[in-house]
Amino acid sequence: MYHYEYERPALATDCVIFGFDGAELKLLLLQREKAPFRDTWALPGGFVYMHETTEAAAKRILLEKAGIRNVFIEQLYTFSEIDRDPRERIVSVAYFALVSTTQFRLIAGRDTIQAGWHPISALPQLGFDHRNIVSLAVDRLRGKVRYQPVGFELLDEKFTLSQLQALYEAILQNPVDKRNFRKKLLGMGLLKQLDEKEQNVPRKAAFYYSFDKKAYKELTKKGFHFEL
Amino acid sequence: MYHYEYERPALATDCVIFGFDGAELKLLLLQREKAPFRDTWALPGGFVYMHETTEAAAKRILLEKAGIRNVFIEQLYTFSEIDRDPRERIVSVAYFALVSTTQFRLIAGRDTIQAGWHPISALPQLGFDHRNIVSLAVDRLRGKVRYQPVGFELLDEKFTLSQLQALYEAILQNPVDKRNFRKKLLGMGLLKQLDEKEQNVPRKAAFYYSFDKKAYKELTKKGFHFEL
DNA sequence: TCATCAAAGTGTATTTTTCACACTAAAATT
DNA sequence: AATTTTAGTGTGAAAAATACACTTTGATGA
Repeated sequence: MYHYEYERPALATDCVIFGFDGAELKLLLLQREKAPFRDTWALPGGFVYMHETTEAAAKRILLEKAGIRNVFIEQLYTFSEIDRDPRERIVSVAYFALVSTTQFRLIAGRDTIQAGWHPISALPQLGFDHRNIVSLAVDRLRGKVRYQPVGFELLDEKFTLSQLQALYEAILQNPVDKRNFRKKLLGMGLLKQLDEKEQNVPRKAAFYYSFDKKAYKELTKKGFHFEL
Repeated sequence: MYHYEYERPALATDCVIFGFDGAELKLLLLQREKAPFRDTWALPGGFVYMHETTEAAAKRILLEKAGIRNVFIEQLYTFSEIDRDPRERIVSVAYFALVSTTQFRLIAGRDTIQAGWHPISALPQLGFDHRNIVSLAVDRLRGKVRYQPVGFELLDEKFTLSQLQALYEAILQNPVDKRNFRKKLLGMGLLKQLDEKEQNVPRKAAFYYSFDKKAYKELTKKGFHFEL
């Protein structure tokens, strides 16, 4: 019958969690309480149990280690370099998640000194091969955001067009023309204008919008392709 | 110190190998000699050894099971459904490869009855969750081919513009205007026209071209983005 | 050798999309 | 009442995408 090697790599998952605070794209990192890489920042991660899929493991870790649940999550890449973990051979299936920073109060779970948001433009040193993982995740997000309406996952349920524009500018790292941006986005028919405006802002108050998932599904069925 | 579950999933890899015969997009499948799924067609696959990365394992399997070496290969996705293999828990890191069908004489490796190219429009029943894997690979190829010059990997070193066009039509499943296609492709400056034409064809002979990898790298550095 | 067949190769006009650009309106603050 | 700050809005020019048809060439076979 079948033969396989007696020894097996351990299987783990690491999560790249993106957030947006209105100005900058941020990453959720944990400061490690234990060796290896004690005191160093790293991605939330952990082993995949025998009875769960890698995606279930990633979701569990999001919750256990950062108190985050019910967010956009997608598989990123599987990292399998032999020495990526100094303890033993660990293959890691990395996921990335998109979160509204305002939506969760961060918790520091087991074995972590603190949890914190770090701007991707100024990350601390990271343990393991997490710099590589992050770098791939950022590339992927930059690519994805242009042809899939995932940016909304980083904002609150309701948002102004200016917030949305600031988000795209932060991710794509280049300025966007206000009028052209609004024309294109509104033209797609994916945004519902709400009967509600900003409150108590020292300027003209902007209307809130929300992303119309139903309309998106309908349009997609008809062959519509989102593209920024 | 660290604790992990005593039992670990086995780690394997499966390879989706695309080929193109001038008219249709094809998939390399192996007919299994042993249970489970005896006599059924399936993707070439195998376990990942303790001392090799998943990519190295995929390349080894390409060679051992199909006699294919030195081709374009890229990680596709990691499949981890609990029951995807009836024997035991096996997590599989899937890869996809692009091959010129004329370049290799297929071999049937250990435990396989035969190896064969199957048009993606008429695949046989597949074992395990390989139908899912293939389906994701096809989607990925369709997406990728539009914004990365990977199509060339499916053709011989030298090819005619008509062959290239036929390839894109086969992958994208829609007809392309000859003049516009040539205008765009040649305009990119990625194709070198060779001093050589087709021989013994019962019609006007077409020039051969080759993909200019060096030019592509140069252009990419300057911010060029391939897009069909 | 002449006619036939099949695909190679080539340019222009139209439509669509993208891009650049500047002022008035509204809400809070002083 | 004046100031500050961002919201909201349209047009014209440039670039890109699309639609479209005939002549050339090489082998085949009558």
